[in-house]
Amino acid sequence: MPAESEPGTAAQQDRRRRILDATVELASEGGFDAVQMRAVADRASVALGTLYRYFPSKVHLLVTALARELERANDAFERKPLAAPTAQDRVLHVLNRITRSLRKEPSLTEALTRAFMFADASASAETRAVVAQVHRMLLRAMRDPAAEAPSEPTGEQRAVAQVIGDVWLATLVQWVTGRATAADVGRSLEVAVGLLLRPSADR
Amino acid sequence: MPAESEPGTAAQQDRRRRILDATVELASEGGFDAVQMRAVADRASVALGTLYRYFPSKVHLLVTALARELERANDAFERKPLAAPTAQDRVLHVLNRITRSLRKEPSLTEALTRAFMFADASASAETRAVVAQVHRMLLRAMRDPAAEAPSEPTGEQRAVAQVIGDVWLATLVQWVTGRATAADVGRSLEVAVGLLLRPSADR
DNA sequence: GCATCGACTGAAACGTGTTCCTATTATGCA
DNA sequence: TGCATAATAGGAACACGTTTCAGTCGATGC
Repeated sequence: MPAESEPGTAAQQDRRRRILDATVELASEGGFDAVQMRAVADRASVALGTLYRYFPSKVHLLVTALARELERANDAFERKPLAAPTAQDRVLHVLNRITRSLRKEPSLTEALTRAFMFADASASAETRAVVAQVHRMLLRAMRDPAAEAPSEPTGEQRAVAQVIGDVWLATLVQWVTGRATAADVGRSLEVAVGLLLRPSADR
Repeated sequence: MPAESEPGTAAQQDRRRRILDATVELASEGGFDAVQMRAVADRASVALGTLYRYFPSKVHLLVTALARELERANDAFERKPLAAPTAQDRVLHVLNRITRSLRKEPSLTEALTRAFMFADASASAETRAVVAQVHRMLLRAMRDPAAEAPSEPTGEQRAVAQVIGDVWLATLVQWVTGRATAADVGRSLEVAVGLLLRPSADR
């Protein structure tokens, strides 16, 4: 019995993958404005109506693509151990890695970030998936990798992860909107992490 | 000699005010989607082309309206002293007041917040004005009102104000997008302020 | 008073997100 | 295999943000 969680036939899964791939390609090339629904449909070899059957709006489409990208990044992260001794160092390491890859793809970052920020309540399922991936990433970095059993995060850890995630998104918006440079993003995150994760207690 | 900083003739200033008033009215009634450029022009008794002469896009228009609302709120705040003994209490007091008024106008909040978050680099002057108002509000609350000379904020104070502002915007987005309730917004802010402004030192 | 110049009006037109409709194709079932 | 149903293709149509333009109005200088 196949334990696949993916719904639909193989052809449908392939259409969905093609659509998301086309979305990321167009976003990488020209940012939010270049992700035009007709262009996505064309590049994915799918009719416009079919695109709307799979994703009910441009925002749903882009936020879903963001969730998929974060999921991939998380899976890649989890294959490597985090060696740094303190939670602060580990969190900063992870954040710096992500920031570096965002800097390499500014148009893609702009497209995905603006879609996430513009999403309304109808896309809350998709935005929640994105937030869940961010928390997964941060909580893993905060957890002590030396501990044997991966314990449940404490309430304070969750709160700190939430705040760091908020700061991350806010600074990302500042970068995308031209109010801060990529270097500023890194600095802001370091400041926030420094304020929130004092190295004294490895909380 | 008039030291007016407002540019343009009286008629132009009046048109500009009518446009922003119409924007806030429509936003209060139906949120972001109800702020349609033709509707704004009609209600402000102005031609569509004139509206675009004053504000080059819907986002510019809404973010400018947000800056004006925040400016008004700040002016009102500054007429009352902040009596609470600690910076933490004063900041939470101010944030709670704002949150309460946002809760009373959910459609307006949705419209202004989404516009701010969706703004691209071409509106960075307008978004910067909004950020400046938020920082002004937070730094005033963090400052010790008992001190005689209103001293310049320290670097750490600025950093903390920045982080709190980031968290505020991020939680606002969560509320607007239906991922959190208004009560959650208050709680998140309390947690963040608690983490960032320990009552021990009145920093 | 009159000419000039910039701002405003009213309306048409365009681009892109979104919806809708019909013909065609794929899929599962008797 | 043949049929019923759903999914897809192709494309027209609509809504709203945005642009453009010809004509009108009002202030300013002569």
